[in-house]
Amino acid sequence: VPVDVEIPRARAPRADAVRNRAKLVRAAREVFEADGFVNSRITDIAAGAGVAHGCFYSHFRNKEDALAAVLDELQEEMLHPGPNLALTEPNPWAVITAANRAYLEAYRRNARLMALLEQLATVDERFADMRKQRSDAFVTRNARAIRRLQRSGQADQELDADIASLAISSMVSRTAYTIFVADREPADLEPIVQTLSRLWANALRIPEPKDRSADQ
Amino acid sequence: VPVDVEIPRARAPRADAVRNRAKLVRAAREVFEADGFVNSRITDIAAGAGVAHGCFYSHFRNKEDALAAVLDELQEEMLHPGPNLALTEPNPWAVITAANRAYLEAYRRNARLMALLEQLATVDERFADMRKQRSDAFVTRNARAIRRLQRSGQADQELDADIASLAISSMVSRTAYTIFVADREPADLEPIVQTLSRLWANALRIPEPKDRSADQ
Amino acid sequence: VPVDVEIPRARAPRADAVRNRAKLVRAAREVFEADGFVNSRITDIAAGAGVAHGCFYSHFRNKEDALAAVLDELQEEMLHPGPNLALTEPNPWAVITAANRAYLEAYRRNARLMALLEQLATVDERFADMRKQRSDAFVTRNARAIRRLQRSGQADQELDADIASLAISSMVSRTAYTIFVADREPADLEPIVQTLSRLWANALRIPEPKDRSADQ
Amino acid sequence: VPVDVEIPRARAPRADAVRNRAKLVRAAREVFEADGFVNSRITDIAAGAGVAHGCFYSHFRNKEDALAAVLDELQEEMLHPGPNLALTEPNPWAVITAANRAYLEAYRRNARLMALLEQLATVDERFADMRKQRSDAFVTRNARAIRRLQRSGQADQELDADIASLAISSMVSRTAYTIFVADREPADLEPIVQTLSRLWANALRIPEPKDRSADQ
DNA sequence: AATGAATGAGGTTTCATTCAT
DNA sequence: TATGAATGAAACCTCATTCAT
Repeated sequence: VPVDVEIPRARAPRADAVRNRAKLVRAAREVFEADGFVNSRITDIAAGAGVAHGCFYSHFRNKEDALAAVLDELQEEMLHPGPNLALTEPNPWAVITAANRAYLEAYRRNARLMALLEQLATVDERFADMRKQRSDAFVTRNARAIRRLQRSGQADQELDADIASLAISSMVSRTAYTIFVADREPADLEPIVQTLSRLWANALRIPEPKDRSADQ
Repeated sequence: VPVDVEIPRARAPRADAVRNRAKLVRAAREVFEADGFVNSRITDIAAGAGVAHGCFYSHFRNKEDALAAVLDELQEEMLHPGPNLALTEPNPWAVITAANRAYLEAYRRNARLMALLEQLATVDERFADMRKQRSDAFVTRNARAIRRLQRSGQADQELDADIASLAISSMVSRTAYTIFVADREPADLEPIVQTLSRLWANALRIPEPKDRSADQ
Repeated sequence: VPVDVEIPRARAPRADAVRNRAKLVRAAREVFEADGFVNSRITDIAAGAGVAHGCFYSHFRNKEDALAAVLDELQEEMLHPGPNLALTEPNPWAVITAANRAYLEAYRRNARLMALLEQLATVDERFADMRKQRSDAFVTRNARAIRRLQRSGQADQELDADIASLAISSMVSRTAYTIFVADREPADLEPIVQTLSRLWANALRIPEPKDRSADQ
Repeated sequence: VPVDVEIPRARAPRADAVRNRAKLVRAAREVFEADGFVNSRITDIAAGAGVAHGCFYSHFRNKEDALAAVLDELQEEMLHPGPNLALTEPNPWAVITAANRAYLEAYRRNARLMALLEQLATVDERFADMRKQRSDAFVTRNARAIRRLQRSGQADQELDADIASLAISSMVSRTAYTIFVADREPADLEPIVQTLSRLWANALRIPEPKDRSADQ
């Protein structure tokens, strides 16, 4: 009979330890966002958390470790929300528009974090891999959708579906990056949503629906 | 008899100075590509150029200065990657294809440096500005071209030309980045050129020419 | 029952920190005296104190800071070299003699440091200011005493008290400098004390007391 | 028969060499006065003279050499003028006042240079010696005068003439230094002349002349 | 666990002096 | 001689990490 064995943890962490760890993670996020990972200093993180130098090392081995903790806390925030309309909605233009709107809104909410991830990917292999996996999943899914549309005669059959998927993902994500991170212009989202969606549909030559109201 | 009057320039730089500066720029590029900007050491640059420590400081005030010199060389090539066909070539598809091919080839040649610039832009305001200026120039030029096509009825008139220009630039540059930097896959360029160009033309609804051979 | 309430101070500095700081100040003084400020090296100070490089920077921001600490110790001694007899001793000649003796003895003890301060004052604004403040305080105090004596008819009433005070201070301090720093002659102090005091009293025309034994 | 032999100089200096040397000396003086000898840089001297680095080394072996050249040019400026009244004027008060006035006026004219010499004396043995010799000559001469007055009953016979001479010289020179260099106050000289002279005469107990107009 | 002082490797920068042109 | 680039010794300072309290 299998028995539920309580895995003996060394000891319940002290209350102040828990508090300090939380303070350090919060401070680390702020410092990373402000200075970038590369230029951040452990000194600043400890100071921001209001604890001593050495305390940092009670919780993390080094800066990378702290970063991992920051990202752990942010997993949820990073997921794109947005309903999957692809299956229920027969009008591709509407699906595309809704997806783009959801993506841009999520990006705007997490702009600083996205900037951080972008930076990390250029600096640390580990995060480059992480980004690549997310991106690959996205691109692969879209490539499948494109092939489906090509088969049903609703998309330009001369396009290489994989490359096209990558290109269109790039278009949307890089535009979002430029607007929200590089420019920091808190512009009206809707024209951007409309333009990106129209370009996307045009690019694949997806036939325009009669009823334009469905786009919304 | 006309007389050649020498305009008194500040004085021609000495031959060895020119040589050393060139050697330093070359070495700097190599070191930056290998170690990244942050982890690079001036010592290594000087050693790579085969000159003394202080010689570096005869030519540059600091590492940022040296990087600027390296990037100056890059700028030229990436801003004007190919011949300007726009004026002589009546077929937009051919222009787009040629431009994309030239851009991708230039990107491939400078992939590691482009990655570096990308990284720096996320870390240092100064380089973010530099990238933004380059990008803005590109986007503005394309937006003008799009408006011209819209007026002559050769492009989708419902598109916002500025946003569309940004989006399409993003598509090309980010795709190049993914392929050459993130993936590092030295794939066959031609399918990518063709797909990007077709997506671009489609996206703007530029009418396809009768004679397809012109695309090449 | 009264309760001893501990006032929460910023936290007592650690014992080793106090010890190291003291060692650094002592070493700094030795190095400054031996090499002068300009030619001194932080490395040597740290080595002399038997601590690591960086430890210096835990206590001082830079060399100037360390010097300030060294001079703080000096200030105390040079400003209040002896007991204040002015209030208890009715005979001005005795007061003057005692003050001069105390000053010269203090100067002799700190001759090399005084030389250093002299040097720095000619080179660095900051130390010129420091010396000026010390000197001004001294001169102002003496000017007050001179006016008091003038009012009570015990000093030459035709003298400008401020200028006279400056002149007499200059006489004493510069004589000390010449003897202990420029000449480095470790002469018998007493004749100098007597002569300076007599000149001082004469200069102000302070009436000589009947009982000469009081001068000692 | 003695023959005048022309000592064969290597070659007459070129005209531009002479000019450059002069420019360098002038620039060196300016830099020394502005930055002090210790903090001055050869770079700045060459730049100030409008010549190249290396040109400095065509004329001087190092900074000390340049300083010697600066001082050579200034020998005349350094001499104290002032008529020697001691022999012709029977009234010591008048002699003292005239000497002090001449000294202070000369000091004021050469204040920056005096500051420079002061600084150099604290830094370089060579200049300390130079200053000491000048000072010693002065002090010795005054001591002789004091002894003469003591013998003729016109000065306090209890004073040590050598020490008194040093002290009084110190009083005057240091007061001048404070006023013209440390304070930089371009005050009215006359009260200072009067006060110093009165203190001086008082200090030695030189009997006041009946006719006060002779002081001027 | 928390503290913060101590450590020390390692980079940047300055500038007097040399030297090829 | 003049030029100014090249040299390289030498010093400063930072900051991740360790460790005694």
